Amino acid sequence: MVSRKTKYAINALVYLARESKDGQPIQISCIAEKEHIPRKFLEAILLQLRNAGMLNSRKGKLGGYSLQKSPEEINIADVMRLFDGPIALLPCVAYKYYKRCDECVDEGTCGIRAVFSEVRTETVRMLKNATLAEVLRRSEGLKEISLVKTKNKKK
Amino acid sequence: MVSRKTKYAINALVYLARESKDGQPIQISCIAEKEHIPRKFLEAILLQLRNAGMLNSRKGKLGGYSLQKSPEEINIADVMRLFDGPIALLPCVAYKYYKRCDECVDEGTCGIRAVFSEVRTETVRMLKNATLAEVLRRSEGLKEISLVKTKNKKK
DNA sequence: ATAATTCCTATCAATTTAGTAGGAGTTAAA
DNA sequence: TTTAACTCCTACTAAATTGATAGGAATTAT
Repeated sequence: MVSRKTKYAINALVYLARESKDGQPIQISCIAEKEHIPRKFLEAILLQLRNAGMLNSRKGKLGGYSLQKSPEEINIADVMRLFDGPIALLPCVAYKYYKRCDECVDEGTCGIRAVFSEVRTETVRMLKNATLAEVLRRSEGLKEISLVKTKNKKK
Repeated sequence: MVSRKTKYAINALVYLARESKDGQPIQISCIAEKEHIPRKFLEAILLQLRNAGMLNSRKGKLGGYSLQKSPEEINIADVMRLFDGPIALLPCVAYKYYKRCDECVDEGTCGIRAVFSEVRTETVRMLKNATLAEVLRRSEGLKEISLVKTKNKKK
């Protein structure tokens, strides 16, 4: 499972991608309220996203956060890695956090490893494609579908 | 990441599938030694696998564990669910452990959910296909490849 | 009987998670 | 130039989870 931190981070980023088209900074407390995230907790999360180069911040009155990169350039894989570490389910198939399995006898002929390697490759591919822009597109698509459904019900 | 418990469980099951063709029980201490798993810890793991219907046990002298189902019928997805719970990365896309996201406004139009739903579907598909028999087949395949490689090196 | 095994309950230390608290530093505007 | 509204930063904490260990009861082949 993804941690709450990661989930909050993704929600905050999607919120920023949707609400701040002009690049105007949006305040922590605003995001916290709209996305139901504890304010102080979100504070730390946004700071980390800024330090990772995904967000810009402006201090002082009228300060806040805005996207540093375009919504096409920010993807869920990177956010997950930032907060939860490796996406791989075994250390020995991780890409950016590789570590040998302590108890493993021969990594090269490990059938379990082969399975988890495939899972990792596919998962990373999907999560890399899941940019903020893509998430918004999907959300729009789903809204249309639900609109059609309610229309049909009224008939 | 998968827990150590799950990793140990998979290794123990693969060991049993490979070494106990005749269905003769194999002792905890034997598996523990060969697979580098703390004995007492493995004890609890095997018990849980038995209670889940994957293993048979025989008590007393010459007792031990054997597979209850065929290696084609035991898959990694089920083992992971047994020890680590849901395979899904978000509670709201879990199949056997579904739970609404506390902070979610509208599940039906959530773009994030759509992404993680796809990831879950693909992951479960791969892990369901990863039966003990399949893991052994892959392992054999890898052994052949590494044999060819060493042959070529010698030339 | 006894030796070797599984079965079962309880306990524990370390780590991770999901926050909270308090205040220093910065900036726009009155 | 004061002040209100922000971000930035460090430290702390309670609860849950993980990865075990300890000790002995129950069972079975010899």
